[in-house]
Amino acid sequence: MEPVSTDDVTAFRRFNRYFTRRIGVLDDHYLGQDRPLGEARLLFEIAGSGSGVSLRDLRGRLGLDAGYLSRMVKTLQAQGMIRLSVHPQDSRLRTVEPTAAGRAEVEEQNRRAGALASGLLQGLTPDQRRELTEAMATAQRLLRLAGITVERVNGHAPDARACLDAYAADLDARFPEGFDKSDLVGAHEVSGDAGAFFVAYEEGRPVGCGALRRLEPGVGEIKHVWVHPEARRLGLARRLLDALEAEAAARGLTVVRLDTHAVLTEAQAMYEACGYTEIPAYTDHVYAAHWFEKRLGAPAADAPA
Amino acid sequence: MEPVSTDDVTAFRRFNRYFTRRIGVLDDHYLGQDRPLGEARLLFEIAGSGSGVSLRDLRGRLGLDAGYLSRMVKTLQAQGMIRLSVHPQDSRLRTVEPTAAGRAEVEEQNRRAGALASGLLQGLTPDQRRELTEAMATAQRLLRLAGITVERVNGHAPDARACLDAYAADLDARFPEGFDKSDLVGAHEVSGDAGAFFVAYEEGRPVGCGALRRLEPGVGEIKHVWVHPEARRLGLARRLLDALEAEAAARGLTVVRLDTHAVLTEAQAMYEACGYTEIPAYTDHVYAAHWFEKRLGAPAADAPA
DNA sequence: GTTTTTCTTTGACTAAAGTCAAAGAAATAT
DNA sequence: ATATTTCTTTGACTTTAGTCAAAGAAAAAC
Repeated sequence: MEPVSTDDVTAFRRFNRYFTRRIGVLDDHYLGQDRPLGEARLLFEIAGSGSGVSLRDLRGRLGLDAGYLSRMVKTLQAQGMIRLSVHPQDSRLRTVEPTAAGRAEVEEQNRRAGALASGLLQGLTPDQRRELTEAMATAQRLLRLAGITVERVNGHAPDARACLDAYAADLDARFPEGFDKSDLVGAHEVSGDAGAFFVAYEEGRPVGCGALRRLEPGVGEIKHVWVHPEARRLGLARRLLDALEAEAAARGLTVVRLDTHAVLTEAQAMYEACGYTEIPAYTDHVYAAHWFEKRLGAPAADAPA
Repeated sequence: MEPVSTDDVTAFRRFNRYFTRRIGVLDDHYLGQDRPLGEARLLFEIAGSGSGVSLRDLRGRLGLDAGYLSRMVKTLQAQGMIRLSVHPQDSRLRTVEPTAAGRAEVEEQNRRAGALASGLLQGLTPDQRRELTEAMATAQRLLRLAGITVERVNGHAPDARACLDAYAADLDARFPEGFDKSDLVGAHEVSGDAGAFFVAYEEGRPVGCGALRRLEPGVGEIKHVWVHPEARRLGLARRLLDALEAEAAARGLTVVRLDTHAVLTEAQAMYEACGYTEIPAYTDHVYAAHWFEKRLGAPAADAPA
């Protein structure tokens, strides 16, 4: 929506250039050592992904040509760094896992890279290190957030159902009384005129969702706002909420409501921070302990004057 | 001195990995386009350094083999991207400069990279963009600072004299009455028993200096603390001051003094922040308007309890 | 006024990185 | 049951990246 200022772009690019030149290159250089970079990266990826990855996965992750990968795998195997086996489910696939020697080499690489980083940080006082760590965490958080897209999908879509399953499992673990999957909205309730379903994607993987459903004329209900554990604390829930509210406004709804469970205190705080106010119960939903409402259309309080 | 915590190293490396994977790779990939990466980088470097660089400079900056560089230059020239000429002063050297076509190509690359960055930042609100820009600026500042080393050099060393020359030119421009180079300390005053001279290096280039000189028994004087304009606001002056104070303490001095000019208000603020207190004039130096002193040996006030 | 050093070019390489297509084996779709 | 698709391997390449040494020309050192 808002145009990006040239200053922001310039600052971003300047950091980009500086960082890759100063740090990125160094890391890559040390990663290699006695081994072609491609092989080193491959071994690192294999050792990094627990026990057993399929060649197909590796191909996707590293974006390699099938033939090229096959050959590199062969040389790593010949050197005793990895073990190859046929995939138990699908015998077209090969599964590859690191041997003890392979793991040891990656460990050694990590040790070296750590020493390098340590040497660099040595030049800073503990306070400055803390400042650097914080700045990097902030930058990483915002870069991740910038890369996440929120898309409207059909309620029947596999990604939508996968998110809802994860959401249900999450709640089942957090609610003292558990959570029953049958309480999820049906796919038809969030499709077409009845409602909408949004999925957040990070690098192709679904990492969050949210549903909107028509409650009564002019009033919508927001349900199942969920963020993958690994994508939390990025500000993604707000993005989902924004998307749902925009959708509601586009449908001519003037009010959105929602309910939450007593244990979800962070969620309650977020709703309040986003302009929701607590209202009396509008459902007798078993899990609901708090009910919120927000009037749409009015510009947000923090809009520029 | 202080050991680096594993947490800091881990956070650093995590950011490192994330950033190079997410951003660095992208940028490199787009930089290339229809041209080998090496050539693209070379053209970028040539176009970026105003009009006319010697091959020798390029070789140093990009760390390339002479033969390899020569060949790449030849192909770029054949494509009409650059122009080669003999260096006016030294006819062993070749000077290379971009043609209009070369400049246009680099412009186009920049436009593309800018569009990429812009597209990425689009996913953030203006507030978040500002936050990201600030975090990156902080990270870059600290990374630069971490890479700068402060080394003791002989007062006669070329780097020392180069810094003092730049310092004198700097003061000459800032003092209303100008500054005369003959007021610099002599090399012998900051060598051996008489004193010490420190130079700060960033990637091999001197970017700051500071001198210590014996004033009277037990008392030292700090002089000529200077930081290159492009290395300011990093906290480097404090690092230099620390080094000078440590050297003074190691020599058994208990007090260090210094004087400053009336116009150098930031310097005065820094000295105060570093534990210096204003004292009566101890010299009748023409440029001096404020005199400071610090007692050494006592732990700093901000030391952990 | 030599000798030595510096700088570039050229030839002759090597290793790494990557591409493309054919082919065989296994799973899926029809 | 047959056709189609998916996945890996292999052979046969090409391009990039990079190294090393020899040689010629000019500058700097002695």
